Amino acid sequence: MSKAERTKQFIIEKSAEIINKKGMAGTSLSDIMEATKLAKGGIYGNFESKEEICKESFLYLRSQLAAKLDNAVSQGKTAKEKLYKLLAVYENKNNMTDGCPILNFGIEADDTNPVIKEQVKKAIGSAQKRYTDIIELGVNNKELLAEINPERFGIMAFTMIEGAILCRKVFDNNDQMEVVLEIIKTEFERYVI
Amino acid sequence: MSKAERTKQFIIEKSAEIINKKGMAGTSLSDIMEATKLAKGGIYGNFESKEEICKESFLYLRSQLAAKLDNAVSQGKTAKEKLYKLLAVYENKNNMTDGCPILNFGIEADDTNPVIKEQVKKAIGSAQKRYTDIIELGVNNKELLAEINPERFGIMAFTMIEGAILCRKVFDNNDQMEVVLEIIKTEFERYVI
DNA sequence: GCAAATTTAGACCGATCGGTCTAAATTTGC
DNA sequence: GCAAATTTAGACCGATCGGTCTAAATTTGC
Repeated sequence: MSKAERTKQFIIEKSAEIINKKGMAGTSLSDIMEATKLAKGGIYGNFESKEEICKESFLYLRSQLAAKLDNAVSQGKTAKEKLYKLLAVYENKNNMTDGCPILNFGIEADDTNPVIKEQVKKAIGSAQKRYTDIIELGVNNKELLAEINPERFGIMAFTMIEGAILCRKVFDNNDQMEVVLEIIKTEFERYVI
Repeated sequence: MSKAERTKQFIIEKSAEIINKKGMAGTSLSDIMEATKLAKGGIYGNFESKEEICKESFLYLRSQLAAKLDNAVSQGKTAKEKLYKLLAVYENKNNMTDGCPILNFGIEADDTNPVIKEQVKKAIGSAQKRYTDIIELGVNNKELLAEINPERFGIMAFTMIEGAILCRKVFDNNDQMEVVLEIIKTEFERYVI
C-alpha cells in the first residue's frame, strides 16, 4: 500500500466516524482536517471532493458492519445459533455506538444524494438477505417449519431493529432494543420444529 | 392573530417542509428566504436564530402528524377499528411523503442538538402511547386476551413502522411498509377473543 | 385617517464554506 | 543515497453561511 493509499484509508476512517455522527451536511472540511491533522492539500490530494469522502466513508462503515455481522453469523452452526449470534451484536451497547450507518446515511441521502441512496439500497438488501439466508438454512435443516416466510421474517427483523436503533440513540438506553430482540426471537421460536 | 404571528406561522410551515427533506444542517437561510419570498429582516424579525426555526418546524410537524393520527384513531369505535384506522395512515403513500419527522429529526439531532432530541423523545413516547392506549381499550372491552402486553405491542409497531419508513424512502415504494402493516395486524389478531 | 407601533427590505458584517494551486517536503525505486 | 515521482502544507480564492442593523413600509388602534 503506497503512502497515498494509506493516507486515503486513514482519512476515510477518521471521516467516517464524524460523518456518521454529525451527518454529511453537518460535517465540514475543517472537521475532517482537525480529525486527521492534515491540511487542505493533504486531503484534496487524495479525494476530489467532500462528496467523495462521504461516499467512501459510507462504503467503509457499511463493509465494517457487514463484516462484523457476517462474522457473528458464522459463529453459529444451526439457524438458531446463527440468528442469536447475529442479534447479540445489537444487544451489546458497545457495537454501533454512533448508530447504524444505513439509518444515518439513508435518512440524509434519500432526498439529497442519489449516489449514496443507491448504496444504501444495496446495504438494506444484503442486511435483509442475512436473515432470509438463516431462515432458509433452518428450513433446509428441518429446524424450522417450511411455512415460515423468510422474506417476511427479514423485513420484520430489519425494520424493527432500525426503529430500535433510533430509540436507542434518542433515549440513550437499550431498553427498547432488548424488547425488540426478544420479539424477534419469540417469532423465530414459533416456527422451530 | 397579528401580522407577525401570521408571518411566523407561514415561515414555520414553509421551513418545516424543507427542513424535513433536507435536514437542519442541509437547509440554509437562503433556502428559507426563497421558499417564503421574505428577506433576511422578515425572517429574523420573527425568529432569533435558524435553530429556533428548526425547533419550531419540528414542533409543527410533530403536532400535525399527531393530529392526523389521533383523528384516524378517533374514527374507530373498537380497538381493532382504531388500530386499523391508525395503520391505514401509513398505508397511504400520500401521507408523510417526506418521511416521518420523528425519524428525520431524531437521527440528525441525536448527536448534535439536545433540545430537539428531547422533543423527539416526547414524540416517540406519545406515538407509542397511542398503541398502548388502543390495546388497553381492547383488553378492557374484552376484545383482547388480557395476556397481550400493551407496551411490547407499542414498541413492536412503532419500531417496525419507523424502519419501514426508512425502506419506503430509500426504495421509493411501499412494499416493505405493506408487509410490516400486515405483520402488525396479524400479531394483533392473535390476541383477539 | 392619522400617529404610533410593528414589521420588513436589504445592505452589510465577519466567519466559514468547499475547493485550487504552488512550492516544499517526503517517499519511492534504482 | 540520490534523482524522480509522489504527497502534503498552507496561502489564497470566490461564494455562501448565519446574523445585525437602519431606514422604509405596513399595520394597528383610536
